[in-house]
Amino acid sequence: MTASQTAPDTREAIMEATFRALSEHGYSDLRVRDIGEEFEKSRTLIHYHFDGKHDLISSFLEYLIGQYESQSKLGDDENPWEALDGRIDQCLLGPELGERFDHWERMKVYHELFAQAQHNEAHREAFNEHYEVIRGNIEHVLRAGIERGSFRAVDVEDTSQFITDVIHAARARRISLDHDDAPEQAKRAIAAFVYPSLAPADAEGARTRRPSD
Amino acid sequence: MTASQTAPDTREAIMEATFRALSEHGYSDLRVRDIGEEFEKSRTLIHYHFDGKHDLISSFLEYLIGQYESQSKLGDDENPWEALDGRIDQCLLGPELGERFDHWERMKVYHELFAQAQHNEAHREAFNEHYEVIRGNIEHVLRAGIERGSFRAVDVEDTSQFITDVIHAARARRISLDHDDAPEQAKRAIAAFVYPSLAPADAEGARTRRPSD
DNA sequence: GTATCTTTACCAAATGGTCAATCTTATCCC
DNA sequence: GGGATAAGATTGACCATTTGGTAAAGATAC
Repeated sequence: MTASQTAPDTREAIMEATFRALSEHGYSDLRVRDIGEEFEKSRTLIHYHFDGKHDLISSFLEYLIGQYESQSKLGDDENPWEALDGRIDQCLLGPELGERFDHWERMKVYHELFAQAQHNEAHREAFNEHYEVIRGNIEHVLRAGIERGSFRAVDVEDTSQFITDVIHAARARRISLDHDDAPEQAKRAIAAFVYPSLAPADAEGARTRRPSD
Repeated sequence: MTASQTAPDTREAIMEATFRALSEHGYSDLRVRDIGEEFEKSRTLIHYHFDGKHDLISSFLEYLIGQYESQSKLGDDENPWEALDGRIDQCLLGPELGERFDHWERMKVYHELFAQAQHNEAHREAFNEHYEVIRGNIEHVLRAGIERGSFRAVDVEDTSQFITDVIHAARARRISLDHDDAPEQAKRAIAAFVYPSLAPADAEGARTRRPSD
């Protein structure tokens, strides 16, 4: 980060311009000029606020991940099945429909930078941390559900990892292959393949058990 | 394709040089010059055999996918459980260890171009076709197993799709996040979450049922 | 000799980045 | 309060280098 205590709005505006440019041109064809065009002020101002393209992209990654994580705070005092569904929906469909129309635009950019991470140690680390947060969120929901007796005592690590993987695959498929129904398919698949192992056999758990769909 | 009936070795050499360059520099930093450096002959020869960078990359994608698909022919007269395991292993670990040491190098390049597909209609189509082949292979194995009575009569489309997704997620995780154990985890997860729904309850199927691991 | 293949020298455009000049804003002294 | 002043923010002109691509001259095989 090239910090600049004053004018944080400008930095933020540059971040948003970067998002738009990245969204439109893709990472490999991203020129600083493209960002400049999405930015109301002068292009060279970018160079004043960031130490070159590399620093800009790194900062943007932090910004993108930070945004994603700050939006993914959910209350967890609900019915465990609903909590789990909620988390999965949020990952697959975005936050409460309506608020953010650009959820998939963000996802596209995220996904592209994610693939790019194989060539950048620092980015890889950032994504690893973030990935662990997402998986941890799901693990948390599972753990809470098990404590309540709504879920069977499965291996929360394996299960959360698996769900996270499926979510990521569906997103990748939707984005790279244009499979618009991939998220819905993934939801159904998780319900079909994962939920059974979560559902307890006893009546106690069945009481808070969600209807199959 | 910019066809050239003669000198197909040169074209192939360029494809391999492209692979190496892509592997080393990544798509976004790939210069025609980098390919030239991996290529024994002159750099400009590339421009003689291909109509510019774009055509070169497109041809390379065909080449890469073609290679992948030609290597993935397996006999299917084995035990269905072994056939399924074999297919999954092949996707996750590569063909019989030893032969191709660069399996993951190829995968990395594949994965990167895959992410890139969101920006290129033609590439997206190529990947869609290829994706369908991979999924179709698994569907085929499932269908054969069901006919033999080794598998329960599950929805082969949903199940194959799901397995394919999990495989892709594990590869992505291994490549982008450096999770070396992702493929093994995915194998275990498929065994834990998918195999149960495949295993028939009756003794007939159990006879050819694989031991859990 | 001629058609395919290969190389060398070269180029125009694109691109990340700099620099000095200008505009804004906060600070200080009276 | 008001003007001098310094510090930060912003701009437009400019540049060195990189990069994809070309044209014409050599090879090489048939």
